[in-house]
Amino acid sequence: MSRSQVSGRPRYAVVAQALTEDILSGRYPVGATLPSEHALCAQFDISRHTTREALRRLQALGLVTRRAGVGTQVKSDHIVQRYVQVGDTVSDLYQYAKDMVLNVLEVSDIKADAATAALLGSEKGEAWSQLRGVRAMDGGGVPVALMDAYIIHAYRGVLGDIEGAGLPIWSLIEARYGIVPAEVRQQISATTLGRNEAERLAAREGDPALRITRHYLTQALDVYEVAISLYPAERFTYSNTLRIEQPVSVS
Amino acid sequence: MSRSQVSGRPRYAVVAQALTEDILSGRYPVGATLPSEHALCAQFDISRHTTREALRRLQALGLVTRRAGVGTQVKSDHIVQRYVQVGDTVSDLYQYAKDMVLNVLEVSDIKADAATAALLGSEKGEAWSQLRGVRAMDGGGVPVALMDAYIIHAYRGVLGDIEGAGLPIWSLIEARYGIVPAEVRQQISATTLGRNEAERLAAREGDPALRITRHYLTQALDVYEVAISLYPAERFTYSNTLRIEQPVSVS
DNA sequence: CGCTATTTGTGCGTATGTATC
DNA sequence: GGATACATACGCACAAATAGC
Repeated sequence: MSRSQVSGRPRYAVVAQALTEDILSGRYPVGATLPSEHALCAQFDISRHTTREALRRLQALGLVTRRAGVGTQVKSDHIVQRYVQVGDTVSDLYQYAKDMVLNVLEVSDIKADAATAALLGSEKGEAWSQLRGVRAMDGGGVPVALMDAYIIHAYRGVLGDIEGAGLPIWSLIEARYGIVPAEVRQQISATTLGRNEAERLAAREGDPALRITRHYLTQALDVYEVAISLYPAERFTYSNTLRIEQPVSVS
Repeated sequence: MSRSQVSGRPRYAVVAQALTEDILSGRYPVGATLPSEHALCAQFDISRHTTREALRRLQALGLVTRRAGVGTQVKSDHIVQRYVQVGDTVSDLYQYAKDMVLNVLEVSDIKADAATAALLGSEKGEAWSQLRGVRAMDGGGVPVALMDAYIIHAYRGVLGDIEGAGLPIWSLIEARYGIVPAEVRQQISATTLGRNEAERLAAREGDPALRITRHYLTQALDVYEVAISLYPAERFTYSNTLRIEQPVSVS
């Protein structure tokens, strides 16, 4: 390192910073290919090792993707300040469901009509299985939530695993088919209980309730499970925590 | 690589996998120090480069930390499947608030009594400023939310910036004091509107509503702002998306 | 289709700097 | 100061993936 260490900072950091600025400023727009490692070595007069360390930083920042035979391409022109959800992650949902038991009330096979397809975010006419059930604390007693779940036909095999299982449906699908959700979309809204719902939840008609709809998507962003849960207000609060993810520094 | 490529997998991957299993199985418990790079080179008969690449993977998985002069220490004995919140991050809240205007109804300085301190997650007797307001779409018209905000005394200077600002309070604090939330805790529950609330929201008493409480915390995990918003059900749905963060594979 | 050129990936050797005990 | 461990940096060679002819 005695060779030409001028500034106090590592050379790969200097290079990473320079490239980052070039990307943020638009000199290398999204979609563009950065100079090859070889070219960068020449440009900055550094070894391939150092070049790669610099590019590794850009990769960690989510600015570029790298592929053998293709090159280093700009993926994003801004550094996302990433908030990582640390509470209520999917694994926490798992914890939560462990103390609950799902009692199945009704199962049926359906073909999605227009309204259902819109709800599920799928194609009209697709085959799904529908399940209605009640979640309650393990010991029994007061029901906590009413649940409406839709499972795409290919995974209907889990239906038999559900009754009494203290596990969320997506994890049953994972266990049986090895499918892990790549993305989970969640909508939360307030509503009031209708007569039927109140009855099944041992609550009063008109009571406020939280409706949580979750869409589980595959890597290809196809919806394969939808779960709609209805929680009487006093029995459930949704909470989560966002923590800023310290970005990998280029400097 | 012709030198001794037996399996189809990279050697660093084999080593990373082996070390990962040793950590997960408890052979290297949390807090323990892994063998030095030199020792691992000898143990697996690989070069220092390859060793470092393997350790880099463990680092990326959050399993170990590395420090010069100390060594490689086990930080965690389980791989967290990290879900990154891609929608409704703090920057999205910013977008959302841009189209809204906050009309201040009332401002007062308070000292937290026991109940308030519990709500705010702070010490009893601490000095806060309280603000009540209504959020409405820019053009005016129907109010969207009733808001109750608490700002710690040190940042009360932003109170003057709030009226009519199309910005969330935390961003006003950032602009004036340079404080960025390191963590945001959020609770969502369902409720019904009381008479006063309904009146100020131009809604009907007893209508369902979403109550969102957000605690904004500093790096030191001190609460410096709390915002409680009340949204009539039909005017607002909370939605977010969790995306799995592709973990760096060791295999 | 195979061939070639390009680009990144994997792997080794070596030397020196810096942090820690 | 000395010993140890990781960090930074140079060099080289070959493998694998990709694109284009």
